[in-house]
Amino acid sequence: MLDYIALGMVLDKAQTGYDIKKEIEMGVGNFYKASYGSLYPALKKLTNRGYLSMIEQSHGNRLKKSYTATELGKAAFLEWLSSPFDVNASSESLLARIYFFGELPKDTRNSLIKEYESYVYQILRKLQVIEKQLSDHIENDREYFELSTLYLGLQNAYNTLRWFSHIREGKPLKEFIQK
Amino acid sequence: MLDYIALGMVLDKAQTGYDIKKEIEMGVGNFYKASYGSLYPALKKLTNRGYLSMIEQSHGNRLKKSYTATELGKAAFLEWLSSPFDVNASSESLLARIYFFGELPKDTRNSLIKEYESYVYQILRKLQVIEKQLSDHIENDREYFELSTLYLGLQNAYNTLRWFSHIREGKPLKEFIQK
DNA sequence: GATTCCATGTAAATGGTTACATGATTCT
DNA sequence: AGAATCATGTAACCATTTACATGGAATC
Repeated sequence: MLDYIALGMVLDKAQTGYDIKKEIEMGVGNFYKASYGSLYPALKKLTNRGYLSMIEQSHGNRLKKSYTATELGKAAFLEWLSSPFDVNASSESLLARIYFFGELPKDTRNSLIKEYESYVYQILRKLQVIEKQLSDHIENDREYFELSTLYLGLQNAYNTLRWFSHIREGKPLKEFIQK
Repeated sequence: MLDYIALGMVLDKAQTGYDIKKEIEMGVGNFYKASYGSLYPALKKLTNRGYLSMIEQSHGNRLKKSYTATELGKAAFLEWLSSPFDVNASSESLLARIYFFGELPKDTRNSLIKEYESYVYQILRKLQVIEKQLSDHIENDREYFELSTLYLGLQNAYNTLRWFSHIREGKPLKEFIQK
């Protein structure tokens, strides 16, 4: 996933590995972390394979490597971004894709969001089934806390569904928050 | 983390690897997945190190290995469960611990939950700072979708805080859900 | 002058997944 | 009879973290 996130962050501007790390923290850092130990080798690999172009500069006495996506890199990125929903994908990779959805035409991204929605809806129904099986006989603390994480999952599923329809309709983001 | 989850699931009852996998799916499957490729070697390792005891049985013609936590295993589990909050811990490991919080005395778990709360509160404030920096100049789709994931993170943080105080006070779980 | 930030990287270890391999039992 | 479920495990692979290693530039 790091490969695509890095690509997405140098689509239109050249950045150093250090810059990219910063932007990852600010942007997707909420749900995805990258260390230098994974980032620098990834940038090297992507450059070797022709997905990134690299320019080495000497700012003062210091060496700096700036990366930009090549046409090949952009194409690979957009293919990843618009590829159909994969059941085995992590929720982090879904969120990472949505982070970059501004790069996709409205109809493409909206039909992808609808795929995501129906998937989260399936998850929600599975959680509801488990909840029905277990919620009626909470007899001790152990059972209470075991079930508690299920309820957080249920609430997160409801929120995610609300969020999907919110962003699909392009509603103002501030209106999404419900305290 | 798998080690501790497996231990927690055989604290009071003997289970096979297959059973444990099932219980992981039903219980913490919401936020944590384990494959046999990680589970079976983990059970073997925990047995070799004395954290689990194993009984091999022949049910009909089929071999079955049932695992239970030893006293050593229980002690290690409880130490993990009650260990002070670690900033570098993933949210999954926090949730996994809470799943088993019924095993802890009320005051221990409540002070741990309060630690978790203040940590999530810090995350919330960080997200709010980023939001303030970025929310006023959404000029195109790219910026809209980039920010959208931040708002989901904000909403999740609010929910998690509400959830913490909910379970700390032992309120009925059904009352937690806000659609 | 010290601290923080900018900047790059490697090596070893960790913690898994995926695919493969096997076969009995139970349900329909 | 066939499908689904129960049941165990290995080997190769993968992505990533952690710790290490270095040093210049800017700020206080």
